[in-house]
Amino acid sequence: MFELDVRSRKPIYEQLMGKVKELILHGILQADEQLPSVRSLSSQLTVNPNTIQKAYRELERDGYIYSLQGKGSFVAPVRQEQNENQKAQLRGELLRLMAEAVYLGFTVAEVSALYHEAEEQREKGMGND
Amino acid sequence: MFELDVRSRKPIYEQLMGKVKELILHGILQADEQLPSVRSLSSQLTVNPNTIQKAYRELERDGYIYSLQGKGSFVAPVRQEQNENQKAQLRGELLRLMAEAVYLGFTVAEVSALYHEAEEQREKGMGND
DNA sequence: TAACTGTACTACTATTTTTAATACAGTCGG
DNA sequence: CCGACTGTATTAAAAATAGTAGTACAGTTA
Repeated sequence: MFELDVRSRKPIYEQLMGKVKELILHGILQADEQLPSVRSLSSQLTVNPNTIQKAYRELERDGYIYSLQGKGSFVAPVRQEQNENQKAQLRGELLRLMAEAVYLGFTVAEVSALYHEAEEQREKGMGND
Repeated sequence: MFELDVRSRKPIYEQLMGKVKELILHGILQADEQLPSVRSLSSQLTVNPNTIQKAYRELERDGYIYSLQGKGSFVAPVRQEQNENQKAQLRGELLRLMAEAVYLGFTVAEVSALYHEAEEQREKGMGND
């Protein structure tokens, strides 16, 4: 399900977070869908269970998944009301990148195009049920 | 000129990179303007010269400044033709954040508003000559 | 030549990441 | 209730990476 590069300078748990997050953002993994267990992923990727757990713990802290003891880890549904923290943080990151975009000569149209590109990728992903 | 927080968990050289980059992006530091020398900044901030140099080296790698041995370090002008690498990389980062924005329910209008916010901050900075 | 500039190299220290070995606790099917 | 699965916590150690320091070298300019 996931493929990692053990010789990358990026930590394994960060790589895993990225992969999971990407699948969620793109709609491949859907709300309340169950993720591989800590131990199964651990043996499948031949990394220590603690490394998997660290990735899952941080994904949970960031609001992308939730874990139930004894049951498993699942994709968190988007709570329009609650995730103001996530939105505020993303707004900050976006503003920083926008300053860079303006500096490098991106137009607002180009930026909007990127938004729509992301939108389409998501719709495509959600189609495969 | 720069103020750093030595007790931050963020490395000093990254903090410095951020400060310099911000001043450049916001138009406070302009093209070909000379930056403080490695050693003067080093003594001013009471950090090792290598730390400053590391920040400068990475800023140069990223295309934000250029250094001439024996002369100094300067703000790199934006070369519309040449910096396709920078633009391509930024496009990738933006696309990734856009996926997150779409997921969290940002509209294209909100995203555009952030672009214009960055634009205004820049104009404000360039006014102070 | 003197005093400035950036650069390179090596080495030590600190921090982060990963692994390991256990142990505990909740869920579920037979 | 038992066995096999889930997640969680703790402690320790090893390994890898990152950060900093000290020193020496090299180009520029007045």
